[in-house]
Amino acid sequence: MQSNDYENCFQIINMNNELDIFVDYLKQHNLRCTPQRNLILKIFLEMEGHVTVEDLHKKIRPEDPTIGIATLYRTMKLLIDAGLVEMHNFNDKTTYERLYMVKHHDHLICQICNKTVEFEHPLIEKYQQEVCDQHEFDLKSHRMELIGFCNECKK
Amino acid sequence: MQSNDYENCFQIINMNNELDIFVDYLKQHNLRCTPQRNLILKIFLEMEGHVTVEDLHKKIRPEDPTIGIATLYRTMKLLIDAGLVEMHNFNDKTTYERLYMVKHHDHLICQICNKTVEFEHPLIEKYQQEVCDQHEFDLKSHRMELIGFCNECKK
DNA sequence: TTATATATTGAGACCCATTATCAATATCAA
DNA sequence: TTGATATTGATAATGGGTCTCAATATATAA
Ligand SMILES: [Mn+2]
Ligand SMILES: [Mn+2]
Ligand SMILES: [Zn+2]
Ligand SMILES: [Zn+2]
Repeated sequence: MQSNDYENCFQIINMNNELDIFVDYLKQHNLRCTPQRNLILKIFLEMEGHVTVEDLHKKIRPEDPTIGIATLYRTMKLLIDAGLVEMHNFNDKTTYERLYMVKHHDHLICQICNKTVEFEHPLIEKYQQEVCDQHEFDLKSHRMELIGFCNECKK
Repeated sequence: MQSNDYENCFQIINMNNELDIFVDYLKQHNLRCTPQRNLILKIFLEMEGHVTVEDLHKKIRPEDPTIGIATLYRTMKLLIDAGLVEMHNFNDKTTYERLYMVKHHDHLICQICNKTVEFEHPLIEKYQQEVCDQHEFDLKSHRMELIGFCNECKK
């Protein structure tokens, strides 16, 4: 075990929640830890599911009415880069979803009522990797959305 | 075989190319067959792969410099509704791709150079249907994009 | 602590793909 | 040919997202 292994070890032990990871990410990239960034992450983590910037802005205003919309966009981008958040674009609407420590899943999307159902299918994931291997692609992420009518709307 | 089966049969026989389908779609929806719409479809079909509105506009100008950009957007939407075209949104760029009489495929997308590789995997398609069946979803379409580094860019 | 370099912020201007408006024109069925 | 109505292109408007910039906050070294 070499010195940077010790460091990695130390990091892993302490990286048991999103705030730690975010702070660590900021440090590693020579970015600064600010109350705005912390607050945005805190509020975001209190929200469930697929969150729009507008949702987030509304929820944050009571705690800090001065926070600017640009800072929201900037911070969400950082959270994505830090691997904590993923961005969706269902039905032409941008939403953000917690990613870290949450089981990966894909989405069924109803094109009538916009309801989404989350699922995961290990074999699909496996074959996705196979396809990438065949094409010598280094798979980093994927997007899979199954679009149709939900059980309510298909009636 | 009942009378509407005859009709269906008749339609299928005559729907052997995109123009016929488009004309039929227009008729069925009380929309009008115009030179602009026909030209847009014709030029689009002459183009390969993933086409942007800008590409299409450039290619059309020589044949009809008066055609408006709004008509392009409007017509592409009709072609999608007619089932002839599908819209993509890779790397935040909107493109259109021929759909009818072309084998279905999904995409590998390089996030460095934007190269796309087309593939299809019958088992993935099968499991997608299974997932939908389990959730009583009526699957109409899907989007699957595998994102990463292509063989060139991963070096 | 203080000083310094530099990263961050919020306001508002800006961008740009797409859509809405509207008066003139084209289509099509009668 | 006519008349109802769908379509068109020019252009204005929309809206999510980004950029700019001067004021401020943070981190680090002394
Ligand atoms: Mn989800
Ligand atoms: Mn393709
Ligand atoms: Zn539904
Ligand atoms: Zn590449």
